[in-house]
Amino acid sequence: MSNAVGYSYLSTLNDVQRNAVTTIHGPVMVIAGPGSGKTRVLTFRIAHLLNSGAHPGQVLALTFTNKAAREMKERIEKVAGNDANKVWAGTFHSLFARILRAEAHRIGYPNDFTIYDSDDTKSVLGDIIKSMNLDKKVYAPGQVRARISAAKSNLITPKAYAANDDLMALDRMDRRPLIYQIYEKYVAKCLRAGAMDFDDLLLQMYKLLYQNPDNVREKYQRQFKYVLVDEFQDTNYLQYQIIKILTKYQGSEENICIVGDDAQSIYSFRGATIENILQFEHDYPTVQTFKLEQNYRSTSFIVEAANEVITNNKKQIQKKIFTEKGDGMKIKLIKAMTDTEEGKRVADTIIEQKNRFNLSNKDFAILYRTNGQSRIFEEQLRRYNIAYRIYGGLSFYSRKEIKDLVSYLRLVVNDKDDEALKRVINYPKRGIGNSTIDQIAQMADDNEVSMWEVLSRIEFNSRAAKSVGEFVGIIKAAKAKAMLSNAYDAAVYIAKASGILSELKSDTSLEGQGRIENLNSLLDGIKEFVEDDEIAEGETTMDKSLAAFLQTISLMTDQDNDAEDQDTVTLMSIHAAKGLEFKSVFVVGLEENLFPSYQSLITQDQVDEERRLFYVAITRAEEHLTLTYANSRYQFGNMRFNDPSRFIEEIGDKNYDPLTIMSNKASSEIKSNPFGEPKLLGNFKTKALNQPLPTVDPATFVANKPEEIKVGQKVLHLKFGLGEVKHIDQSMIATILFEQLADRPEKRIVLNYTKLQIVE
DNA sequence: GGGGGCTATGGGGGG
DNA sequence: CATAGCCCCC
Repeated sequence: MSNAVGYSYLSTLNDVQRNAVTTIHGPVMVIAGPGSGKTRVLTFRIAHLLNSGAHPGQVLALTFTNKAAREMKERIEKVAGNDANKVWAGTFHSLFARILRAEAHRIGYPNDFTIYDSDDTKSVLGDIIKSMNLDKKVYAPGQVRARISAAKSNLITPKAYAANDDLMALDRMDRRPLIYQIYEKYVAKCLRAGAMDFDDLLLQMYKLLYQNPDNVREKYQRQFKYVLVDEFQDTNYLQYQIIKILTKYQGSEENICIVGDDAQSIYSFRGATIENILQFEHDYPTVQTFKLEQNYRSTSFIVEAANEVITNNKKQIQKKIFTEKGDGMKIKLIKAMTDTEEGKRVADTIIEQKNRFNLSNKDFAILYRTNGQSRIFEEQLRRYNIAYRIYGGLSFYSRKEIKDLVSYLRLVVNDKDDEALKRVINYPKRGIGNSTIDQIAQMADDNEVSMWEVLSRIEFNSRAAKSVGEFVGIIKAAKAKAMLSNAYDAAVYIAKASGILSELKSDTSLEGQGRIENLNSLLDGIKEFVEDDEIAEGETTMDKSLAAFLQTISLMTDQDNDAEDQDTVTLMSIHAAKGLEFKSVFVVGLEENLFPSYQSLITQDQVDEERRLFYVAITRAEEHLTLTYANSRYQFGNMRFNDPSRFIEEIGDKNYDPLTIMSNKASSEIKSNPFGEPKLLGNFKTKALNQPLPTVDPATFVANKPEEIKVGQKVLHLKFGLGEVKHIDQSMIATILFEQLADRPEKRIVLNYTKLQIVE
């Protein structure tokens, strides 16, 4: 083994960093504060492994986000050159998906399995819940999904779930005692559809290694001699078990390096557990630990603020982050009356800072708690002609027109994919309605086959028979085409043959044109994929099939495309911003019920996690940090008043720009709610305070017949209160002015559907 | 049985 | 504000 000191890149590291990089034998744990050079340590470590004789294909580097993976790959390339793209660096989900695409047949799945996204999952669960005649309100698919996801993340099978007293008691308390049955049916249905959800990418990987068909476990244990895990604090139990199988076995060198920071643990909602860090020291007793405490990113007031905030969390690994970058600027606080004003003031401040500090757009980030907050900032930035880019939110691949074509592609690749089939069987409209679809689904269920099998085998007598035949023909032709050509040619064929293209072209509206553009950029993306000539490690042929393409896109979320080097302001959720840094950062929407989120206010643990999220947010800033909040904002369609976030106080006055405190923080002590009513505590059903719900007593309410309603009458509506009928058109649609509705008093009411009581 | 239009409902973060 | 569900009409 070569002597590390000879490598020039090592001289750019501090002592602790260097030790973390050069300790390449045995388990290593790096506790890395924000801005402490964590990514440098990881990438230099990989470079160092390669320089010390490791083959790039032996290195497995696991991250959580595509962004982090991409950045890591780029940086490895800088240090290690071309070998970089042979390193197995990527997200847990994408790397495991890649392995499963080679191995899934060993555990009963097709190698061309479909990846179900959360919409698919919810739709499957919805069907199951319906078929069991359960109430969709009680068994909300989203919540059922969360329970199942948690079970999978903790390696609890449906059987084990049913046998687990705690889980069952909890479900009984929630009046959802049958979740275990839904879970069981869901697993069976996915298997039958040849589909894996996001949790399955981990779970089936675990199964593959655990059940060890054809000694596949040894194969990967041997291959991945060096394992690195980024953001280890965000791993869940299942992920940790997989890591353990890969690195802890008879004769293992246990060359595993985990990097993490307990203070930045922000993913417990998807099962991440801080226990893993504690357990790690127990499972790998020879572990060598390195603490990176020097922050190279931010100036002093920012670092101090972060330190102060985090002391409010009792449970944490002791460390003191420090910086030598000087005091820098104090933190600004902006109080706005409304969410619109908040957007405007942020845009103003960006312009001001650009001029004063000679910054460009790309130096700025606006970070928010929920993606829904982005709209207002977009509008304001557009007004000032400031280029921006939004990450996350409704991603490209979740647009309707994209999902439609992708569903066709999915069905062509895997005809057992019932979710895809249901989406496209009657799109574009070809006369196959719900009852026919229900019938097919029922038959498929009864015979435990896929819907496609029902379609392609059974003659239909119904009116829809001809249309069904047509549909089957389209898909069969497309399947044949896909066998013979690459993904791009196949996709173009399907876009035409399915009728999607002509359907979209017939819509000449502005949105319609946008949809065609989107569809074209999907096709461009496929073309790019086909023409990309980079070959991944472990693959002997270039896989340009539709199946390969579908797999890559199903794991993408943010617009992962190009535009990296453009000069744009970044708008993203705080979760998405983890690991990134900007000269000037705005953390916006600092209000109780928003940040911390109203859903987090129930337990201390959840508030603590929100606080860690805040910690992550403010430590993204290098030189300028601005916190903003609004007295009132539109939330869920209503004006809401929230108090300033508790986090604002926790930073400590000495870190604030005193001018901004005087004008903002002090005045915020005046209660923001002009009505003096109790503040909204996390119940989104509560109506806005300046617009109290009209009270109509249902007990005394007597509805009149629709034909009795006449123009000019005063009428009562159960929800909207008192109104005056302004107009009734031929189709019995009445325009009624409801005096108690402040924002949009005029409503168009279909008389036949609505109960109205004539008052005078 | 299928299509269109209205209303009611629910609403976090990400792979 | 988007989607699901419902109702009427064809």
